[in-house]
Amino acid sequence: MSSTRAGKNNSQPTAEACGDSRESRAPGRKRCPVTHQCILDAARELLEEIGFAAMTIEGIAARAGVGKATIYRRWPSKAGIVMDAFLAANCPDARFPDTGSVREDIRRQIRSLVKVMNSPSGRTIATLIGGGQMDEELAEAFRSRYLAARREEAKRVIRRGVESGELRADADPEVALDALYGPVYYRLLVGHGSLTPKYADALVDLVMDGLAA
Amino acid sequence: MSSTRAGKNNSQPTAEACGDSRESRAPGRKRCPVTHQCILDAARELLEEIGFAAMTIEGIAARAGVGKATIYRRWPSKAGIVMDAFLAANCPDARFPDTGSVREDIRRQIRSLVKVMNSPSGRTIATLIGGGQMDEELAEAFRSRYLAARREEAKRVIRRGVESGELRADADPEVALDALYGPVYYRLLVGHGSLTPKYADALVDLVMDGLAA
Amino acid sequence: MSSTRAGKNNSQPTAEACGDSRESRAPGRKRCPVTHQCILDAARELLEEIGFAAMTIEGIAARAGVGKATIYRRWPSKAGIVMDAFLAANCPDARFPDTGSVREDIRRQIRSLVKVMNSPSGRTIATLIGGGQMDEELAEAFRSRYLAARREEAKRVIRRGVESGELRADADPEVALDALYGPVYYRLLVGHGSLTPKYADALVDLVMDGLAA
Amino acid sequence: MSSTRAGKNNSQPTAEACGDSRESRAPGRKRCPVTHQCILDAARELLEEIGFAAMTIEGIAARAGVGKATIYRRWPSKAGIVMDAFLAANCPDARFPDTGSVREDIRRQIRSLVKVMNSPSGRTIATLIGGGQMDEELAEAFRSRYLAARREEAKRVIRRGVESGELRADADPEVALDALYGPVYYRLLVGHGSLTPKYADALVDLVMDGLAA
DNA sequence: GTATAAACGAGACGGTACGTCAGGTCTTTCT
DNA sequence: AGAAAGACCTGACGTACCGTCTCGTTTATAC
Repeated sequence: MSSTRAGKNNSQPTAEACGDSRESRAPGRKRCPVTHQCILDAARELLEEIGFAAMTIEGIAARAGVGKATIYRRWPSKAGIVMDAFLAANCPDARFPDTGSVREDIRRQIRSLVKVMNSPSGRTIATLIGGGQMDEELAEAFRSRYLAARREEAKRVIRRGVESGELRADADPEVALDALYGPVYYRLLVGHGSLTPKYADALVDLVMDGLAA
Repeated sequence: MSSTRAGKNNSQPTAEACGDSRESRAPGRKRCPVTHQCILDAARELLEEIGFAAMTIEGIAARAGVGKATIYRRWPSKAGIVMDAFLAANCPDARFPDTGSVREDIRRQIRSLVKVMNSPSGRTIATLIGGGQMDEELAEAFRSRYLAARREEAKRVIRRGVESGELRADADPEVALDALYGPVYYRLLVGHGSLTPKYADALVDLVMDGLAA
Repeated sequence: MSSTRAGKNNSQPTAEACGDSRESRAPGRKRCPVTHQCILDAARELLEEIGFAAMTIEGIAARAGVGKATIYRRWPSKAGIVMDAFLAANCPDARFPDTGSVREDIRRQIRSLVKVMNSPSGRTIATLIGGGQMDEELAEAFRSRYLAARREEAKRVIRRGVESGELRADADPEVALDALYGPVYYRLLVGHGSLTPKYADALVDLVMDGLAA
Repeated sequence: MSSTRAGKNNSQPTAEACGDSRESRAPGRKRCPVTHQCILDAARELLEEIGFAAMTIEGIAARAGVGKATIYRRWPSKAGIVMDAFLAANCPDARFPDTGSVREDIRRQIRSLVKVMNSPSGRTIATLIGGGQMDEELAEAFRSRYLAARREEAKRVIRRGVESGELRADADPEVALDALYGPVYYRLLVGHGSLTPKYADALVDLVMDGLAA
């Protein structure tokens, strides 16, 4: 439990710069960034340990050593906290390789995705999508704050393949992406089969054959 | 609200045959099948109206006009009730056409699936898979009681295509199925794009091109 | 802490008669009288220990080993519980002596009242009247369930004195009672002077002189 | 609502005299007397509107347009504020008449007291005494800052009656005062009867008969 | 028939968590 | 240094459900 705090919050952030434009600024105590991080840490830990549904605000507050009201002041819903916690821990990622062969780039990307899906992060993603079924706010946050950038990056790769003539000219990138990613998420969420590198390869071969010029 | 009951349960099950082997049989009142149906109806309605997570056993009991204990006596968990309710309403389905062309059979099937996914049943399926992320029991029930038969049927079609030479001999039916169904479930669950007949066609064309001999 | 309970409530009240008229009876489990008593005991203890204002429903529930909802199901307010608790512990009381002399009867009664007011019961009464300033429900309960019977009894004594000629014929019993009891409650509540037997005697002498024929 | 302030406290005390001797003086901003009055006004209004128990420091601060800390800096407890607020509004009072007849002086005084008790001030007094049951500080403040002077004045009248021979020589002023005031406070606090001029007269007659020489 | 036994609607029960509110303290910025 | 604003931890509020447990009644065999 890395984020347990002693009790009293004597953090005193020691004058973090806050390069503020010289326009008054509202009075009042600032929100403590240490507290913020403690809450996110607690949320992430609980998400991995017991899952989205079993988490409680009370539990997050207790583990973070924080009052419930402090959480409610900062986030409107459990989904919000969890999304922030997930993103804070999973941002640095998504870089596509560029080997010259689009098929090879994508194979490596899907293999890497499969590996992530088998890690705790994968369970978290599944939990977030699951939670999104009853919480449109969470679903939207997941799409716009996690998925969008990754899809954009992947679409660029598909377009690169089309331009280089490696992929057929009439390929629809949206459909192509779904054909590649959809099956991985499908197995992640439904659990009817395992996510192995072999599966990644077979999937990529099948879809890329369909996409090839 | 079709299942609302007057209050008192005056069902008197009218001697349902139950062709049982003539070996003693325990005494005591039998479980009323009308009650059973009322609970399933109430559960299905609530599932569509407010979703799996927001449902409560208490709410189901109230709407069904039934005591909570009656529900706990019959099902061990919310997941169980909901799965039974879903299956009772969605069994008659899954028949594949047989047009002579496997690609055409599959196109029709995926189009039909897309249509289902856009109906309330689609939301229910999404809700069930979503609930399955925090309830392995529900996930397992969904796989074995809903999905398995459908995948088996679809696999038969793929194999038929392989045998007829329409599809390449080394095609892995499991991967093929995921490539076809995965993207549809992906869009259903993540909601980043709409499920249209056009999408179904583009998807089937892409995957079947990859599968073609 | 006399009322602490082991945990599970296995009381089973053993079929108390309930000589009920034969008119249906509401369904459902009956409210456990043991639980009832535990709550009252806890409330009375807390009232004496920390006072009405500092008491919390949560605290009562915890000490009684009872869920909060159980309390809210039975009483609408803290005042109600406390009043019931007070009455359950303080009912057997109020008997006036009958020495032949009304003045002597009253002296003994006021002396006895003064003694009560110096005991924990006195503090409880003060707390109840104090609480009644912000809770009309509590005030009304105190008047009708505690005070009324005592005043009625005392009024009877005054009337007896009038009839016997010991007291003047035009004495208003209500005013007489207030003149006797008011000062005692005044000191109890305001605390500007002590409540001693000597004070009781002086008070009774003064008022009875005013009342004498 | 006379004391509501726009929000920002732009009072700028306009050089209140503060005839201070020019001897050093502590540094820093002076406590704004306007702020002080705003808080007392807010407290008094709330006391009359919702009573002592329902009042909150937060509510007083909000209505006064003042920070909570400003209140905590000046008063140690809710009781303190309320007492100050009450006294600020109710000081000018207590003058006894002098008609030559002590009985008549007292009758007028009790009649006047009864009238006050029927006004909002009466409810406030009841509230203060009620609050004093759980807050000895408040009780003590009420006795020393409100009651003491009034009792002193009344005692003087009693003594005057003794000296003039109108009252019996062995009358104990403390008991006499309680016999006169006690019943009024009793009805005020318990509410079992109304406080009318007629009641005042009957009470004074009864007690003064007991006190008469 | 008459036990015996289970199912049933109702609802009490000890709990846990909800989201809100106020308490009293502390920090920040402005005056 | 005082004041307004507001973050912060604490803890109680009253409500909603949880899953279990009586209640008294209604059906069913089994003796």
